[in-house]
Amino acid sequence: MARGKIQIKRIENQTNRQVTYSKRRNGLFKKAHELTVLCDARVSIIMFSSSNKLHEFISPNTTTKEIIDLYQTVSDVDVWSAHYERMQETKRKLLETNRNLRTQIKYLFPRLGECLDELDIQELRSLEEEMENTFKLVRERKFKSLGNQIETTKKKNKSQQDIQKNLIHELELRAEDPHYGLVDNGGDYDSVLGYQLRFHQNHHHHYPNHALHAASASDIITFHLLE
Amino acid sequence: MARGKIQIKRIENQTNRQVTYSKRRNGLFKKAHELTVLCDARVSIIMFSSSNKLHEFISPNTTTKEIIDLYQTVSDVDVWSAHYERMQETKRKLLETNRNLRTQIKYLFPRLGECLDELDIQELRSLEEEMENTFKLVRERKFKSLGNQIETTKKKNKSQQDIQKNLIHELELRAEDPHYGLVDNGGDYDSVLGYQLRFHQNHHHHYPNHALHAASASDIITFHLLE
DNA sequence: TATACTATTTATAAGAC
DNA sequence: TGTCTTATAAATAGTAT
Repeated sequence: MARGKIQIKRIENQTNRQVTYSKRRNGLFKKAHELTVLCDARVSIIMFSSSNKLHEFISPNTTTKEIIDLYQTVSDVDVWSAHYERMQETKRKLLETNRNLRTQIKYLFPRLGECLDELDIQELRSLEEEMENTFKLVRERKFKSLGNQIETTKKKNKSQQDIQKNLIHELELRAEDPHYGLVDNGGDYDSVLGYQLRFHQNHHHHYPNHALHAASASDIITFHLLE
Repeated sequence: MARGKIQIKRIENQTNRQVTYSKRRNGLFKKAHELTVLCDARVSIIMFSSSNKLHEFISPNTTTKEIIDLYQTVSDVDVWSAHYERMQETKRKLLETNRNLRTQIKYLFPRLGECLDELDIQELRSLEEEMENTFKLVRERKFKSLGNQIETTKKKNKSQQDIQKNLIHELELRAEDPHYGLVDNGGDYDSVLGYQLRFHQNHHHHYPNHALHAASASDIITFHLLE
């Protein structure tokens, strides 16, 4: 019997405290479970007794890991372990290094003029050659990109030719058979759809591939030179 | 008033569910707080409502991070693995980018380190200028050449489109006038052809744009390298 | 949303087993 | 540790504000 108002303060008696912990823990978990079911919520309870015993509750439709995962995503609270923080630091350093390298690339070229005071003719020639190679690389990449453009246009040409052939074929069929494609509505519609579908798939097969190809080529360039 | 036994099953009424969630959440947190104080325990509650709103309770004498850290230590659940793996992947990618950038620098200026001290500023400047001019020339010539190719293909495209239009016009005329050349086809195929044409033009509008976009991206790269 | 009211249902403290 | 019991404190569903 709960005789008298319960005071919310630490239960000094070790045994009573332990018993109350056990009872109230069950009560808490029960409440949590009811909340889960009644309100379609996900609840995670992690608790440690004064003697550091672990007890946990987790809603049946999820896992503690999931909840914690979500928790760190949603909240701004830093729940990471030291390990993770170290990784964050590593990531930060790598990003900084990358930034520095990019800055170097940007500024190395202009600085050539300032730094190369004592280059003799031989070294100059080899440097020239190497720079030419570099230019070639850039040029080739660009050529590849433009080549893709041409390829795409050519493919488009090809497809247009196909359409033309179909149109001509259409005309020919009508010329041969005046009833072709006319009266029967039911069957007609199906064939129309069928044709449209094929047509559509055809396009899907050709253009996106090339578009993607061109895009990935330029992506590579962007990645290497600009990123 | 709690009229009748409460059924522990999902409250279908959206409003009631929300209200109950709010009330019971407070109740749960209150219980958790009482448990904390009465039994000298540490409690962490993380919960998400059905609308994915986050609510949490944490005992005053600790932090959620501490509880989760302890939880992972005591239980065998590796709470961090997913994030750890994500971080590893990020790190791997950054390192790769890093490598690429370094390679780039080495490739672009392989002899820079060797020649740095012996370069003549005059020679270098003229060299630089010359190389820039040369590269510009090549680039322009190449671009012009490729541009011609594209133009030619586009013209071919255009003329093919004209032919197509004529063919379609042909079909339309026959559709409108049964006595024109052939027989009435009921109009069904006209719409089909109309659709095909629109469809095709649609493609015309989209993919070449992407290709051009890719090309201009590589132009930007060239610009950066030369500047 | 939250807060107040109130008839009921629940939780639970203390004790006994 | 649980698990009854039981008197009493708390929680809360439905409602209104």
